[in-house]
Amino acid sequence: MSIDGYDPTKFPPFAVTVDLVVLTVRPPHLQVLLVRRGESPAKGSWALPGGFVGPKQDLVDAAQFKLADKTGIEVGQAHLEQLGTFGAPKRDPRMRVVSVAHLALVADPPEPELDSAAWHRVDALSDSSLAFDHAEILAAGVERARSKLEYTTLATSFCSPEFTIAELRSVYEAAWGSALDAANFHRKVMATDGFVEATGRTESAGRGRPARTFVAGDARELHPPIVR
Amino acid sequence: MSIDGYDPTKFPPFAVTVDLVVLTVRPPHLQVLLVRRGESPAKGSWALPGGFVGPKQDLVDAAQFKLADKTGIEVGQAHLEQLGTFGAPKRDPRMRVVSVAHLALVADPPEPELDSAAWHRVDALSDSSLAFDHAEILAAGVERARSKLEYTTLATSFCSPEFTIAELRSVYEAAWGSALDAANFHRKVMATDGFVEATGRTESAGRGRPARTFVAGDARELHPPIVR
DNA sequence: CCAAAAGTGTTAAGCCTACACCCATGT
DNA sequence: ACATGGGTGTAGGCTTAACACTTTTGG
Repeated sequence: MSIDGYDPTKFPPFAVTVDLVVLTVRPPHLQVLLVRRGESPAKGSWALPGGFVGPKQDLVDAAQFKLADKTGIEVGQAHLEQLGTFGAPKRDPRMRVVSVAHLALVADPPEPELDSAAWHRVDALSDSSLAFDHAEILAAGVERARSKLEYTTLATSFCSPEFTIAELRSVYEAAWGSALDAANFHRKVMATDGFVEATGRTESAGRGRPARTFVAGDARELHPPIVR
Repeated sequence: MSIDGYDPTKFPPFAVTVDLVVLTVRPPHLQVLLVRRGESPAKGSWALPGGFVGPKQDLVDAAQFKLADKTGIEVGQAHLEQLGTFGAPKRDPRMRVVSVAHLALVADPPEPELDSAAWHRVDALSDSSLAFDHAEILAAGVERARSKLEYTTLATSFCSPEFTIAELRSVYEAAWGSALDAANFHRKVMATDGFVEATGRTESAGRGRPARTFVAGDARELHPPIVR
Protein backbone atom coordinates (compact mmCIF):
# COMPACT_ATOMS: atom_id res chain seq x y z
CA MET A 1 0.00 0.00 0.00
CA SER A 2 2.87 2.38 0.47
CA ILE A 3 1.70 3.89 3.70
CA ASP A 4 4.66 6.22 3.79
CA GLY A 5 3.90 9.36 5.73
CA TYR A 6 0.85 7.93 7.43
CA ASP A 7 0.46 6.68 10.94
CA PRO A 8 -1.19 3.31 10.46
CA THR A 9 -2.98 3.59 13.75
CA LYS A 10 -4.79 6.74 12.65
CA PHE A 11 -6.71 5.72 9.57
CA PRO A 12 -10.08 7.13 8.59
CA PRO A 13 -12.87 4.83 9.78
CA PHE A 14 -14.71 2.89 7.08
CA ALA A 15 -17.40 0.26 7.20
CA VAL A 16 -16.85 -2.53 4.68
CA THR A 17 -19.79 -4.57 3.46
CA VAL A 18 -20.51 -7.13 0.77
CA ASP A 19 -23.50 -6.83 -1.54
CA LEU A 20 -24.67 -9.72 -3.66
CA VAL A 21 -26.08 -9.79 -7.16
CA VAL A 22 -27.59 -13.27 -7.13
CA LEU A 23 -28.81 -14.25 -10.57
CA THR A 24 -30.74 -17.28 -11.73
CA VAL A 25 -32.49 -18.28 -14.94
CA ARG A 26 -36.11 -19.32 -14.89
CA PRO A 27 -36.83 -19.62 -18.57
CA PRO A 28 -37.51 -17.40 -20.30
CA HIS A 29 -36.40 -14.85 -17.72
CA LEU A 30 -33.22 -13.79 -15.99
CA GLN A 31 -34.01 -13.12 -12.33
CA VAL A 32 -32.29 -11.47 -9.40
CA LEU A 33 -32.75 -12.01 -5.68
CA LEU A 34 -33.83 -8.90 -3.79
CA VAL A 35 -34.71 -8.26 -0.17
CA ARG A 36 -37.19 -5.73 1.11
CA ARG A 37 -35.56 -3.33 3.52
CA GLY A 38 -37.07 -3.46 6.97
CA GLU A 39 -35.34 -0.37 8.24
CA SER A 40 -34.67 3.19 7.32
CA PRO A 41 -33.12 4.50 5.12
CA ALA A 42 -35.08 3.36 2.10
CA LYS A 43 -37.34 1.33 4.38
CA GLY A 44 -39.74 -0.78 2.35
CA SER A 45 -37.87 -0.58 -0.91
CA TRP A 46 -36.01 -3.47 -2.55
CA ALA A 47 -32.26 -3.89 -2.16
CA LEU A 48 -29.53 -6.37 -2.91
CA PRO A 49 -28.79 -8.79 -0.07
CA GLY A 50 -25.61 -8.02 1.82
CA GLY A 51 -24.02 -7.30 5.15
CA PHE A 52 -20.93 -6.33 7.06
CA VAL A 53 -17.63 -8.08 6.63
CA GLY A 54 -16.38 -9.53 9.91
CA PRO A 55 -13.11 -8.22 11.38
CA LYS A 56 -11.26 -11.42 10.50
CA GLN A 57 -13.40 -12.55 7.60
CA ASP A 58 -12.17 -12.73 4.03
CA LEU A 59 -14.28 -10.89 1.47
CA VAL A 60 -15.44 -13.97 -0.47
CA ASP A 61 -16.18 -15.76 2.78
CA ALA A 62 -18.46 -12.94 3.80
CA ALA A 63 -20.20 -13.13 0.44
CA GLN A 64 -20.52 -16.92 0.65
CA PHE A 65 -21.96 -16.65 4.11
CA LYS A 66 -24.56 -14.13 3.04
CA LEU A 67 -25.47 -16.23 0.01
CA ALA A 68 -26.04 -19.32 2.15
CA ASP A 69 -27.98 -17.20 4.61
CA LYS A 70 -30.39 -15.83 2.02
CA THR A 71 -30.76 -18.73 -0.38
CA GLY A 72 -29.63 -21.84 1.48
CA ILE A 73 -27.09 -22.44 -1.27
CA GLU A 74 -23.77 -23.72 -0.01
CA VAL A 75 -20.22 -23.29 -1.24
CA GLY A 76 -19.63 -25.16 -4.47
CA GLN A 77 -23.29 -25.07 -5.48
CA ALA A 78 -22.93 -21.69 -7.11
CA HIS A 79 -20.46 -19.62 -9.02
CA LEU A 80 -19.29 -16.65 -6.99
CA GLU A 81 -16.92 -13.91 -8.06
CA GLN A 82 -16.04 -10.40 -7.10
CA LEU A 83 -17.82 -7.82 -9.20
CA GLY A 84 -16.51 -4.45 -8.13
CA THR A 85 -16.33 -2.06 -5.25
CA PHE A 86 -18.68 0.83 -4.72
CA GLY A 87 -17.59 3.50 -2.30
CA ALA A 88 -18.97 6.92 -3.20
CA PRO A 89 -18.82 9.03 -0.03
CA LYS A 90 -22.58 9.59 0.17
CA ARG A 91 -23.86 6.26 -1.10
CA ASP A 92 -25.15 5.46 2.37
CA PRO A 93 -26.49 8.53 4.18
CA ARG A 94 -25.56 7.22 7.61
CA MET A 95 -21.85 6.73 7.30
CA ARG A 96 -18.96 5.97 5.02
CA VAL A 97 -19.59 2.52 3.65
CA VAL A 98 -17.48 0.78 1.05
CA SER A 99 -19.27 -2.16 -0.46
CA VAL A 100 -17.52 -4.97 -2.28
CA ALA A 101 -20.15 -6.28 -4.67
CA HIS A 102 -20.13 -9.95 -5.66
CA LEU A 103 -21.87 -11.80 -8.44
CA ALA A 104 -23.44 -15.19 -7.76
CA LEU A 105 -24.92 -17.46 -10.41
CA VAL A 106 -27.20 -20.18 -9.08
CA ALA A 107 -29.22 -23.03 -10.59
CA ASP A 108 -32.92 -23.56 -9.79
CA PRO A 109 -32.81 -22.16 -6.24
CA PRO A 110 -35.49 -22.87 -3.65
CA GLU A 111 -38.08 -20.17 -3.07
CA PRO A 112 -36.74 -17.82 -0.39
CA GLU A 113 -37.92 -18.79 3.07
CA LEU A 114 -38.24 -15.26 4.30
CA ASP A 115 -41.14 -13.18 3.16
CA SER A 116 -38.82 -10.24 2.76
CA ALA A 117 -36.81 -11.89 -0.04
CA ALA A 118 -38.04 -12.59 -3.57
CA TRP A 119 -36.92 -13.21 -7.13
CA HIS A 120 -37.47 -10.43 -9.65
CA ARG A 121 -37.16 -10.32 -13.41
CA VAL A 122 -34.21 -8.11 -14.20
CA ASP A 123 -35.83 -6.77 -17.36
CA ALA A 124 -38.83 -5.57 -15.36
CA LEU A 125 -37.00 -3.48 -12.77
CA SER A 126 -36.78 0.26 -13.01
CA ASP A 127 -33.62 1.88 -11.73
CA SER A 128 -35.49 3.93 -9.21
CA SER A 129 -37.01 0.90 -7.54
CA LEU A 130 -33.79 -0.09 -5.81
CA ALA A 131 -32.26 1.37 -2.66
CA PHE A 132 -28.89 3.17 -2.49
CA ASP A 133 -26.78 2.66 -5.63
CA HIS A 134 -28.02 -0.89 -6.05
CA ALA A 135 -29.42 -0.29 -9.52
CA GLU A 136 -25.92 0.54 -10.68
CA ILE A 137 -24.49 -2.55 -8.99
CA LEU A 138 -27.18 -4.74 -10.51
CA ALA A 139 -26.45 -3.34 -13.95
CA ALA A 140 -22.77 -4.13 -13.51
CA GLY A 141 -23.69 -7.67 -12.44
CA VAL A 142 -25.92 -8.32 -15.42
CA GLU A 143 -23.34 -6.96 -17.80
CA ARG A 144 -20.63 -9.13 -16.25
CA ALA A 145 -22.87 -12.20 -16.37
CA ARG A 146 -23.59 -11.65 -20.06
CA SER A 147 -19.96 -11.21 -20.94
CA LYS A 148 -18.99 -14.32 -18.98
CA LEU A 149 -21.69 -16.34 -20.70
CA GLU A 150 -20.35 -15.20 -24.02
CA TYR A 151 -16.71 -16.01 -23.44
CA THR A 152 -16.67 -18.82 -20.90
CA THR A 153 -18.51 -22.04 -20.13
CA LEU A 154 -20.15 -20.43 -17.12
CA ALA A 155 -23.66 -20.96 -18.45
CA THR A 156 -23.57 -24.40 -16.87
CA SER A 157 -23.69 -22.67 -13.47
CA PHE A 158 -27.27 -21.71 -14.27
CA CYS A 159 -28.23 -25.32 -15.02
CA SER A 160 -29.09 -28.21 -12.71
CA PRO A 161 -26.34 -30.82 -12.33
CA GLU A 162 -27.74 -32.82 -15.23
CA PHE A 163 -29.18 -30.85 -18.12
CA THR A 164 -30.04 -30.94 -21.80
CA ILE A 165 -28.62 -28.76 -24.53
CA ALA A 166 -32.01 -27.07 -24.80
CA GLU A 167 -31.85 -26.10 -21.13
CA LEU A 168 -28.39 -24.69 -21.68
CA ARG A 169 -29.68 -22.77 -24.67
CA SER A 170 -32.52 -21.33 -22.62
CA VAL A 171 -29.89 -19.77 -20.34
CA TYR A 172 -28.49 -17.77 -23.23
CA GLU A 173 -31.94 -16.90 -24.48
CA ALA A 174 -32.95 -15.64 -21.05
CA ALA A 175 -29.81 -13.57 -20.66
CA TRP A 176 -30.31 -11.71 -23.93
CA GLY A 177 -34.04 -12.08 -24.41
CA SER A 178 -33.79 -13.36 -27.95
CA ALA A 179 -34.02 -16.75 -29.60
CA LEU A 180 -31.04 -18.68 -30.92
CA ASP A 181 -30.85 -21.19 -33.74
CA ALA A 182 -31.10 -24.52 -31.91
CA ALA A 183 -29.16 -26.42 -34.56
CA ASN A 184 -26.17 -24.11 -34.64
CA PHE A 185 -26.15 -23.73 -30.86
CA HIS A 186 -26.06 -27.47 -30.43
CA ARG A 187 -23.12 -27.82 -32.76
CA LYS A 188 -21.19 -24.97 -31.21
CA VAL A 189 -21.50 -26.38 -27.70
CA MET A 190 -20.48 -29.84 -28.91
CA ALA A 191 -17.50 -28.42 -30.75
CA THR A 192 -16.21 -26.66 -27.62
CA ASP A 193 -13.88 -28.97 -25.74
CA GLY A 194 -14.70 -29.35 -22.08
CA PHE A 195 -17.96 -27.42 -22.19
CA VAL A 196 -20.30 -30.36 -21.53
CA GLU A 197 -19.87 -34.07 -20.94
CA ALA A 198 -22.46 -36.64 -22.03
CA THR A 199 -24.04 -38.81 -19.37
CA GLY A 200 -25.34 -41.44 -21.78
CA ARG A 201 -28.84 -40.90 -20.42
CA THR A 202 -31.77 -39.13 -22.04
CA GLU A 203 -34.63 -37.10 -20.73
CA SER A 204 -38.07 -36.73 -22.24
CA ALA A 205 -39.79 -33.39 -21.98
CA GLY A 206 -43.17 -34.86 -22.93
CA ARG A 207 -43.44 -34.02 -26.58
CA GLY A 208 -40.74 -34.49 -29.15
CA ARG A 209 -37.67 -36.63 -29.32
CA PRO A 210 -36.00 -37.09 -25.92
CA ALA A 211 -32.78 -35.14 -25.40
CA ARG A 212 -29.47 -36.53 -24.27
CA THR A 213 -28.38 -35.19 -20.91
CA PHE A 214 -25.03 -33.72 -19.96
CA VAL A 215 -23.04 -32.53 -17.00
CA ALA A 216 -20.74 -29.51 -16.91
CA GLY A 217 -17.33 -30.11 -18.43
CA ASP A 218 -14.03 -29.13 -16.91
CA ALA A 219 -13.19 -26.16 -19.15
CA ARG A 220 -13.83 -22.83 -17.48
CA GLU A 221 -12.45 -20.43 -20.06
CA LEU A 222 -12.84 -20.30 -23.81
CA HIS A 223 -11.98 -17.56 -26.20
CA PRO A 224 -14.27 -17.89 -29.20
CA PRO A 225 -17.71 -16.64 -28.17
CA ILE A 226 -20.59 -19.06 -27.95
CA VAL A 227 -23.27 -16.64 -28.97
CA ARG A 228 -23.65 -13.18 -30.52
CA MET B 1 -26.21 -3.22 2.08
CA SER B 2 -29.10 -4.64 4.05
CA ILE B 3 -27.79 -3.69 7.45
CA ASP B 4 -30.73 -5.35 9.14
CA GLY B 5 -29.80 -6.57 12.58
CA TYR B 6 -26.69 -4.46 12.83
CA ASP B 7 -26.12 -1.26 14.68
CA PRO B 8 -24.55 0.98 12.05
CA THR B 9 -22.56 2.84 14.64
CA LYS B 10 -20.77 -0.32 15.72
CA PHE B 11 -19.06 -1.59 12.61
CA PRO B 12 -15.74 -3.39 12.57
CA PRO B 13 -12.93 -0.94 11.85
CA PHE B 14 -11.28 -1.22 8.44
CA ALA B 15 -8.63 0.83 6.72
CA VAL B 16 -9.38 1.38 3.04
CA THR B 17 -6.55 2.10 0.62
CA VAL B 18 -6.05 2.34 -3.11
CA ASP B 19 -3.19 0.58 -4.86
CA LEU B 20 -2.19 1.43 -8.40
CA VAL B 21 -0.99 -0.76 -11.22
CA VAL B 22 0.45 1.91 -13.49
CA LEU B 23 1.45 0.45 -16.83
CA THR B 24 3.23 2.01 -19.76
CA VAL B 25 4.78 0.72 -22.97
CA ARG B 26 8.36 1.50 -23.81
CA PRO B 27 8.87 -0.62 -26.87
CA PRO B 28 9.51 -3.45 -26.83
CA HIS B 29 8.60 -3.76 -23.16
CA LEU B 30 5.56 -3.42 -20.96
CA GLN B 31 6.55 -1.62 -17.77
CA VAL B 32 5.05 -1.00 -14.36
CA LEU B 33 5.70 1.78 -11.87
CA LEU B 34 6.94 0.56 -8.50
CA VAL B 35 8.04 2.37 -5.37
CA ARG B 36 10.65 1.21 -2.92
CA ARG B 37 9.21 0.92 0.56
CA GLY B 38 10.93 3.19 3.04
CA GLU B 39 9.33 1.66 6.08
CA SER B 40 8.67 -1.65 7.68
CA PRO B 41 7.02 -4.04 6.93
CA ALA B 42 8.81 -5.14 3.76
CA LYS B 43 11.14 -2.16 4.08
CA GLY B 44 13.39 -1.87 1.04
CA SER B 45 11.33 -4.08 -1.24
CA TRP B 46 9.31 -2.87 -4.20
CA ALA B 47 5.58 -2.23 -3.98
CA LEU B 48 2.76 -0.75 -5.98
CA PRO B 49 2.12 2.93 -5.28
CA GLY B 50 -0.92 3.59 -3.15
CA GLY B 51 -2.31 5.20 -0.06
CA PHE B 52 -5.26 5.72 2.20
CA VAL B 53 -8.61 6.87 0.93
CA GLY B 54 -9.71 10.09 2.59
CA PRO B 55 -12.86 10.12 4.74
CA LYS B 56 -14.82 12.05 2.14
CA GLN B 57 -12.86 11.03 -0.92
CA ASP B 58 -14.31 8.91 -3.71
CA LEU B 59 -12.29 5.80 -4.62
CA VAL B 60 -11.32 6.91 -8.14
CA ASP B 61 -10.44 10.35 -6.82
CA ALA B 62 -8.04 8.79 -4.37
CA ALA B 63 -6.51 6.75 -7.17
CA GLN B 64 -6.26 9.79 -9.43
CA PHE B 65 -4.62 11.78 -6.68
CA LYS B 66 -2.02 9.09 -6.05
CA LEU B 67 -1.35 8.78 -9.77
CA ALA B 68 -0.73 12.49 -10.13
CA ASP B 69 1.39 12.42 -7.01
CA LYS B 70 3.71 9.66 -8.24
CA THR B 71 3.85 10.36 -11.97
CA GLY B 72 2.76 13.93 -12.46
CA ILE B 73 0.06 12.69 -14.81
CA GLU B 74 -3.21 14.54 -14.50
CA VAL B 75 -6.81 13.50 -14.94
CA GLY B 76 -7.63 12.86 -18.58
CA GLN B 77 -4.03 12.11 -19.50
CA ALA B 78 -4.41 8.47 -18.58
CA HIS B 79 -6.94 5.70 -18.59
CA LEU B 80 -7.92 4.74 -15.06
CA GLU B 81 -10.28 1.99 -14.01
CA GLN B 82 -11.01 -0.09 -10.98
CA LEU B 83 -9.30 -3.45 -11.06
CA GLY B 84 -10.48 -5.33 -8.01
CA THR B 85 -10.44 -5.32 -4.26
CA PHE B 86 -8.01 -7.26 -2.15
CA GLY B 87 -8.91 -7.74 1.48
CA ALA B 88 -7.51 -10.97 2.88
CA PRO B 89 -7.44 -10.56 6.68
CA LYS B 90 -3.65 -10.93 7.00
CA ARG B 91 -2.52 -9.23 3.81
CA ASP B 92 -1.07 -6.41 5.87
CA PRO B 93 0.45 -7.64 9.14
CA ARG B 94 -0.31 -4.40 10.99
CA MET B 95 -4.07 -4.16 10.68
CA ARG B 96 -7.08 -4.99 8.61
CA VAL B 97 -6.61 -3.22 5.30
CA VAL B 98 -8.90 -3.50 2.32
CA SER B 99 -7.25 -2.23 -0.82
CA VAL B 100 -9.15 -1.21 -3.91
CA ALA B 101 -6.70 -1.77 -6.74
CA HIS B 102 -6.86 0.42 -9.83
CA LEU B 103 -5.32 0.03 -13.25
CA ALA B 104 -3.79 3.05 -14.97
CA LEU B 105 -2.52 3.07 -18.54
CA VAL B 106 -0.23 5.99 -19.38
CA ALA B 107 1.63 7.18 -22.46
CA ASP B 108 5.34 8.05 -22.41
CA PRO B 109 5.49 9.24 -18.79
CA PRO B 110 8.29 11.40 -17.41
CA GLU B 111 10.99 9.64 -15.40
CA PRO B 112 9.86 9.56 -11.77
CA GLU B 113 11.21 12.48 -9.77
CA LEU B 114 11.66 10.54 -6.59
CA ASP B 115 14.53 8.16 -6.31
CA SER B 116 12.26 5.68 -4.62
CA ALA B 117 10.07 5.21 -7.70
CA ALA B 118 11.07 3.48 -10.92
CA TRP B 119 9.74 1.70 -13.99
CA HIS B 120 10.24 -2.05 -14.19
CA ARG B 121 9.73 -4.53 -17.00
CA VAL B 122 6.78 -6.69 -16.02
CA ASP B 123 8.26 -9.76 -17.70
CA ALA B 124 11.39 -9.47 -15.57
CA LEU B 125 9.76 -9.39 -12.14
CA SER B 126 9.62 -12.42 -9.94
CA ASP B 127 6.56 -12.80 -7.76
CA SER B 128 8.59 -12.82 -4.58
CA SER B 129 10.15 -9.45 -5.31
CA LEU B 130 6.99 -7.50 -4.44
CA ALA B 131 5.66 -6.60 -1.00
CA PHE B 132 2.36 -7.82 0.47
CA ASP B 133 0.07 -9.40 -2.15
CA HIS B 134 1.20 -6.96 -4.80
CA ALA B 135 2.44 -9.65 -7.18
CA GLU B 136 -1.12 -10.97 -7.32
CA ILE B 137 -2.52 -7.48 -7.91
CA LEU B 138 0.03 -6.80 -10.63
CA ALA B 139 -0.84 -10.09 -12.34
CA ALA B 140 -4.50 -9.12 -12.30
CA GLY B 141 -3.63 -5.74 -13.78
CA VAL B 142 -1.56 -7.16 -16.61
CA GLU B 143 -4.24 -9.69 -17.43
CA ARG B 144 -6.90 -6.99 -17.47
CA ALA B 145 -4.77 -4.75 -19.65
CA ARG B 146 -4.23 -7.54 -22.16
CA SER B 147 -7.88 -8.39 -22.35
CA LYS B 148 -8.81 -4.72 -22.76
CA LEU B 149 -6.26 -4.30 -25.54
CA GLU B 150 -7.74 -7.29 -27.27
CA TYR B 151 -11.37 -6.24 -27.13
CA THR B 152 -11.35 -2.45 -26.96
CA THR B 153 -9.58 0.50 -28.53
CA LEU B 154 -7.72 1.15 -25.28
CA ALA B 155 -4.29 0.66 -26.86
CA THR B 156 -4.40 4.33 -27.82
CA SER B 157 -4.05 5.16 -24.12
CA PHE B 158 -0.49 3.85 -24.34
CA CYS B 159 0.33 6.15 -27.27
CA SER B 160 1.24 9.83 -27.37
CA PRO B 161 -1.58 12.12 -28.56
CA GLU B 162 -0.41 11.80 -32.17
CA PHE B 163 0.93 8.42 -33.21
CA THR B 164 1.60 6.15 -36.17
CA ILE B 165 0.10 2.73 -36.79
CA ALA B 166 3.52 1.21 -36.14
CA GLU B 167 3.58 2.80 -32.68
CA LEU B 168 0.15 1.41 -31.99
CA ARG B 169 1.31 -1.99 -33.15
CA SER B 170 4.31 -1.82 -30.83
CA VAL B 171 1.86 -1.54 -27.92
CA TYR B 172 0.34 -4.91 -28.78
CA GLU B 173 3.74 -6.42 -29.41
CA ALA B 174 4.98 -5.22 -26.03
CA ALA B 175 1.93 -6.53 -24.22
CA TRP B 176 2.28 -10.06 -25.61
CA GLY B 177 5.96 -10.13 -26.41
CA SER B 178 5.51 -11.39 -29.93
CA ALA B 179 5.56 -9.81 -33.38
CA LEU B 180 2.46 -9.12 -35.44
CA ASP B 181 2.02 -8.99 -39.19
CA ALA B 182 2.29 -5.27 -39.91
CA ALA B 183 0.16 -5.46 -43.04
CA ASN B 184 -2.78 -7.24 -41.43
CA PHE B 185 -2.57 -5.13 -38.29
CA HIS B 186 -2.74 -1.98 -40.34
CA ARG B 187 -5.82 -3.14 -42.18
CA LYS B 188 -7.58 -4.33 -39.04
CA VAL B 189 -7.12 -1.01 -37.28
CA MET B 190 -8.30 0.89 -40.32
CA ALA B 191 -11.34 -1.34 -40.68
CA THR B 192 -12.39 -0.68 -37.08
CA ASP B 193 -14.69 2.32 -36.98
CA GLY B 194 -13.68 4.93 -34.45
CA PHE B 195 -10.38 3.32 -33.48
CA VAL B 196 -8.11 5.98 -35.00
CA GLU B 197 -8.62 9.21 -36.88
CA ALA B 198 -6.16 10.46 -39.50
CA THR B 199 -4.51 13.84 -38.91
CA GLY B 200 -3.42 14.31 -42.54
CA ARG B 201 0.15 14.72 -41.34
CA THR B 202 3.04 12.31 -41.66
CA GLU B 203 6.03 11.56 -39.52
CA SER B 204 9.38 10.30 -40.67
CA ALA B 205 11.23 7.85 -38.49
CA GLY B 206 14.51 8.36 -40.33
CA ARG B 207 14.60 5.49 -42.75
CA GLY B 208 11.75 4.18 -44.80
CA ARG B 209 8.59 5.76 -46.08
CA PRO B 210 7.10 8.26 -43.62
CA ALA B 211 4.00 7.07 -41.78
CA ARG B 212 0.70 8.89 -41.57
CA THR B 213 -0.15 10.01 -38.08
CA PHE B 214 -3.39 9.51 -36.20
CA VAL B 215 -5.19 10.51 -33.04
CA ALA B 216 -7.38 8.27 -30.92
CA GLY B 217 -10.89 7.79 -32.28
CA ASP B 218 -14.08 8.06 -30.30
CA ALA B 219 -14.95 4.36 -30.10
CA ARG B 220 -14.12 2.84 -26.75
CA GLU B 221 -15.57 -0.63 -27.16
CA LEU B 222 -15.39 -3.11 -29.97
CA HIS B 223 -16.29 -6.73 -30.02
CA PRO B 224 -14.15 -8.43 -32.65
CA PRO B 225 -10.64 -8.79 -31.25
CA ILE B 226 -7.80 -6.84 -32.79
CA VAL B 227 -5.11 -9.40 -32.16
CA ARG B 228 -4.72 -13.08 -31.21
C1' DC C 1 -50.43 -40.30 -38.88
C1' DC C 2 -49.27 -35.72 -37.15
C1' DA C 3 -46.96 -32.35 -34.34
C1' DA C 4 -43.03 -31.25 -31.85
C1' DA C 5 -38.51 -31.19 -30.38
C1' DA C 6 -33.60 -33.22 -31.13
C1' DG C 7 -30.07 -33.48 -33.91
C1' DT C 8 -27.32 -33.67 -38.68
C1' DG C 9 -26.18 -31.97 -43.49
C1' DT C 10 -25.29 -28.50 -46.74
C1' DT C 11 -24.02 -24.35 -48.81
C1' DA C 12 -22.91 -19.66 -49.67
C1' DA C 13 -20.95 -15.58 -47.59
C1' DG C 14 -17.65 -13.52 -44.86
C1' DC C 15 -13.30 -13.32 -42.40
C1' DC C 16 -8.56 -14.22 -41.51
C1' DT C 17 -3.69 -15.48 -42.59
C1' DA C 18 0.11 -15.52 -45.14
C1' DC C 19 2.78 -13.44 -48.15
C1' DA C 20 3.68 -11.07 -52.69
C1' DC C 21 4.26 -6.75 -54.13
C1' DC C 22 4.33 -1.66 -54.83
C1' DC C 23 5.36 3.12 -52.53
C1' DA C 24 8.11 6.83 -50.54
C1' DT C 25 11.73 8.17 -48.18
C1' DG C 26 17.07 8.65 -46.19
C1' DT C 27 21.67 7.66 -47.30
C1' DA D 1 20.79 2.64 -56.47
C1' DC D 2 19.36 0.33 -52.53
C1' DA D 3 17.85 -0.55 -48.00
C1' DT D 4 14.07 0.27 -44.96
C1' DG D 5 9.74 0.62 -43.23
C1' DG D 6 4.69 2.02 -44.90
C1' DG D 7 0.93 0.39 -47.08
C1' DT D 8 -2.22 -2.42 -50.65
C1' DG D 9 -3.62 -6.79 -53.27
C1' DT D 10 -4.93 -11.35 -53.35
C1' DA D 11 -5.74 -16.37 -52.96
C1' DG D 12 -6.71 -20.29 -50.03
C1' DG D 13 -8.52 -21.96 -45.78
C1' DC D 14 -11.60 -21.59 -42.00
C1' DT D 15 -15.76 -20.15 -39.62
C1' DT D 16 -20.43 -18.87 -39.63
C1' DA D 17 -25.48 -18.35 -40.39
C1' DA D 18 -29.40 -19.92 -42.44
C1' DC D 19 -32.27 -23.37 -43.28
C1' DA D 20 -33.48 -28.04 -45.35
C1' DC D 21 -33.79 -32.38 -43.74
C1' DT D 22 -33.83 -36.73 -40.83
C1' DT D 23 -34.77 -38.89 -36.19
C1' DT D 24 -37.52 -40.05 -32.22
C1' DT D 25 -40.89 -39.51 -29.30
C1' DG D 26 -46.27 -38.47 -27.40
C1' DG D 27 -50.92 -38.18 -28.65
